[in-house]
Amino acid sequence: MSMRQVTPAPGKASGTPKKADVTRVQILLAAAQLFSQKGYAETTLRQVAEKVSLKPASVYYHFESKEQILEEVLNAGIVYIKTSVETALAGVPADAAFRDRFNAAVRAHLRVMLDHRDEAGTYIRVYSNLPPIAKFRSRKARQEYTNIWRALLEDAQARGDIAQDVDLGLFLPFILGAMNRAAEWYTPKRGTIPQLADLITRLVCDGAAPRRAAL
Amino acid sequence: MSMRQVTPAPGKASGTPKKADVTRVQILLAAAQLFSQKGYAETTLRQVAEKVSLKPASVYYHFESKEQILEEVLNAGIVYIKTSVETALAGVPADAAFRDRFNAAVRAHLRVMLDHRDEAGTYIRVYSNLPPIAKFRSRKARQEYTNIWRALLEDAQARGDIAQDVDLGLFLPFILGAMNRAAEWYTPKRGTIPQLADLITRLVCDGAAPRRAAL
DNA sequence: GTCTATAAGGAGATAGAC
DNA sequence: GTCTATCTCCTTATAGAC
Repeated sequence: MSMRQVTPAPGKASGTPKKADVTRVQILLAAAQLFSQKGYAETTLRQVAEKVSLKPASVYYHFESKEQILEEVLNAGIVYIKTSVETALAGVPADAAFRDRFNAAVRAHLRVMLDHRDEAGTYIRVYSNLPPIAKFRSRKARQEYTNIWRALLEDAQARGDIAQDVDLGLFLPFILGAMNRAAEWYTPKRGTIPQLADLITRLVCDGAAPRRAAL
Repeated sequence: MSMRQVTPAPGKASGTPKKADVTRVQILLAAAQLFSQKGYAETTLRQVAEKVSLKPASVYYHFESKEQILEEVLNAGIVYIKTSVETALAGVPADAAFRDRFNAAVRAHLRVMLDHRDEAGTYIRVYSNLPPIAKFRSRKARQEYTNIWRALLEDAQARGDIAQDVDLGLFLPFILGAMNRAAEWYTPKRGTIPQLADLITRLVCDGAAPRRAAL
C-alpha cells in the first residue's frame, strides 16, 4: 500500500489514472519529505517546487496554499499508518496471545514510520509545531488511529494480559508517544525494526529485568 | 535551581548581580516559552521582544542573533535537566534498589520537563526541527546528560537488575525518547507526574502484565 | 499545465538619535 | 539600554502570457 493510492485527489473514485495528477502526487511526496526533514515552517514552497522541477507558481495550479498541501500530507500519512496497522492485526488470529498481536501492531507502526519515513513519518514529526488549525483538522483521523490501539489494550486488560491497575489513560499515550519518538533517534545502525519492536513488546509484557520464573 | 543561575552571561563568575543582565535573562525566558510553544522558526524576534516589553531592535543589544538566543536557551535547558537528575540521584543511596534509583531519575526528568515546561521543555520540543548547526552546538551537553542514564543502566545490567540480553543501544534512546515525548501529550488531567514515573518504572522493571509471582 | 514577472507582506538585522 | 526608522531579503501568493 502506497501513499499514491491514498491521495489521488479529494473526492475522486479510482477510475481513470488521469494524465497529470501525477504532478500533484509528486508535489505531495516532495512536500512530505521536506516537512519531515526540516519542519513545516522551515520548508519553503520554492524548495518543494524545485524538488519536482517546477517553478513555485506552478504549484498553485495544483494546490490552493501551502497549508492545504500540509493538510493532505498529514491525512495521507495517518491513513497510511492506520491501514498498515489494521492489516498487520488482521494477519494475527484474534485469539492469539496478546504478546503476538501487540508485537505485530508495534512492528507495523514502526515499519511505516521508520522505513517509509518520508511518507508517513511526516505526521509524527511535524505535528507538534503546527498552526492550531492544521492540528484541529487532522484531529479526527488521529483519534481514529488511536482507537485501534485503545481497543487492543482494553481488550488485553479485559482478558487479564494487562494488569487491572495499569492506567490506560497514561499507558496508551505513553506507548504511542514512545514509538513515535523513535522517528527522532532510530537509525538502522542501532538495530533492526523487529528488534526494536521486540524490545517494546518485552518491556510491556515482561519488563527488562531478568526472568525470575525458573528459580 | 533556576535557569536564572545558569545563564548570567557567557563566561561570568557569579560575583556581582550586575544591573541589567536581568533583561537578558528575561529575553531568554520569553524566548524559551515561545520556542517551546510554537517552535523556533515560527517564533519571531518581534514576539520575543514584545513579551518583555521591548522594541525588536533592543534585543540586539543583548544578543547577536536569533540563533544565539536559541543556543543559550538550549544549553540552559539541558544543564537544568542534568543538574536536576544528578541531584535526584544523589538523594538516593548508591546501594539502593535499581527500581528506586531509576524511579527517582525518571521523576526528576519528567518534573523538569513537564512542570517547568517553558524552561527546559524547550530543549526537548524544539530540538527536532532545528538548523543542523544548532543541533551540533548543543550536542556535547546532550551527550553528557545521556551519559548519566547510560551509567545508571549499565550499572543495573552489571548488577543483574536488567537482563544481559537487553540491548542498551536501543533501550537507552527508547526510554529517554519515551520520556521526552511526554512533553507532547502530558497534561495533569491524565495523571500526576509521580504516577507517570511509576508507570515507566513498572514497565522497565516488571512489565504491564499482572504479577505471576504469588501463584 | 507551466512559465515569467511581480505584488504584498513579514522576517532578521542595522544605524544612529536619545 | 532602549528607542525610531529603515534596509534587505525572502516568503506566500497572484496575474497573465504561452
